[in-house]
Amino acid sequence: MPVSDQRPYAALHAKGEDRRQRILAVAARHLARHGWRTTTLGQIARETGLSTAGLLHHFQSKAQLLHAVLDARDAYDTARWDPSRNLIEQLESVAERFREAPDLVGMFAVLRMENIDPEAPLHDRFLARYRVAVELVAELIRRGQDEGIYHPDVNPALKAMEIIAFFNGIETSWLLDPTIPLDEAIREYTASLARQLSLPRDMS
Amino acid sequence: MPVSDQRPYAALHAKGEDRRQRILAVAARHLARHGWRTTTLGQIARETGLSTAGLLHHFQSKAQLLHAVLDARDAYDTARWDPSRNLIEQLESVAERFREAPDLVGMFAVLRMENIDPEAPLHDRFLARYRVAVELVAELIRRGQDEGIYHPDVNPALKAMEIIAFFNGIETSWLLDPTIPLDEAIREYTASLARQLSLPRDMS
DNA sequence: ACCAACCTAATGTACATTCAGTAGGTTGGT
DNA sequence: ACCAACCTACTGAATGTACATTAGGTTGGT
Repeated sequence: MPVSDQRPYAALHAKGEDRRQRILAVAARHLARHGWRTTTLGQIARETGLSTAGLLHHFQSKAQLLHAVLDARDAYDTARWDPSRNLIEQLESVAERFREAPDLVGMFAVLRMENIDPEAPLHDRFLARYRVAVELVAELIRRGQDEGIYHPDVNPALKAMEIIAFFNGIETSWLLDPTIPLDEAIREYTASLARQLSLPRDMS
Repeated sequence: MPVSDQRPYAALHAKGEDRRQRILAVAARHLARHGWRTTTLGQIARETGLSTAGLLHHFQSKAQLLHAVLDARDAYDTARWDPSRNLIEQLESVAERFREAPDLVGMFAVLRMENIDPEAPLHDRFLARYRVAVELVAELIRRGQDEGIYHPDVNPALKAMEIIAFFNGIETSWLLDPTIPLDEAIREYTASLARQLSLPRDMS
């Protein structure tokens, strides 16, 4: 059970649970735009139609609210992970996710940057997550190689790092400049990736 | 002349100028780790051996100090841009820069994230810089195509976006986890990039 | 009657910025 | 060589503001 579920009441009351969800959504949006430090409880509260104290009835502290939003993103990702898909299919679904839940996606990217310092409260959480992501992608590459459909010369760990880097990077670009052709950029990349992976490279 | 050069005195006094430079270096390191909001003038001042008020003698406000550090990074980048190099050479020099001035590089990435919001004070500066970077890379690709050494099928604008995304992304990964093999990852990427660009693609 | 769901009004803290002052250096006139 | 006027380079102590958090209530559903 995630830390953030330590609320003082059971979720029996529909109204409270509803409000809780609204708070989470508003918080995600604000965190995506302003990050953790700059976002104030007052802003989130006002936008949810509450006083600051009212908000703190649902989440005992700002820190706990943060964890709750992160747990929501984790849950979202877990729900959307389909192990039966291959690498390329998996990657192509990322673009959908960008559009489906831009706040959750953006929030994650912003908070990751805010927690780069080893002393930062969420540093370990983001570091662990990064490594899991790389390992997951590397594993998909290895699977393809074992099945004989991907080129064996590719270094799975290195290529996985590259893939994660591209997606984090294009995400950043898109957050900064939402007018860029996100879909095309992703398709272009996955296409050239598929080319690298699938065939013996006779050139160079 | 950059905004941040509007200091109240000419730079005739060596001691003051020296202190100024030290403040900038300390500030860059702090900004790279903690970002703008979380960094306090007190921290920078203490580490430079000054009181907060003493620091504000050199830079009239926190905002002006920020701009001064950014100007320093711009100057650094401009000094290192060599238009005679081709795309791949240019990209390979990025890794050097990571190691040569990690604080400046990291600071930039952190601040970019902090200014994703269109209302953020530095948003326009970072957006403009992003677009220039993409255009610069796209132009290098076009040049290679015109010279007949790069494959004409590659869409320069799209590929440039991808390249920028990869570098921003691998930078983020490296900041989060300095143990990753940065050089190898970059070499791996530039190598496969060179392969894509240089030869007719007969496969698929 | 009880408890979730709020509220208003403190409280305390962390900052950036301002203020008034001190010490030492530089400069131009004599 | 001297000195008055004016700098730069600071300092410690306010000042003001923006928050997070707490305390102590009220209300309405069950």
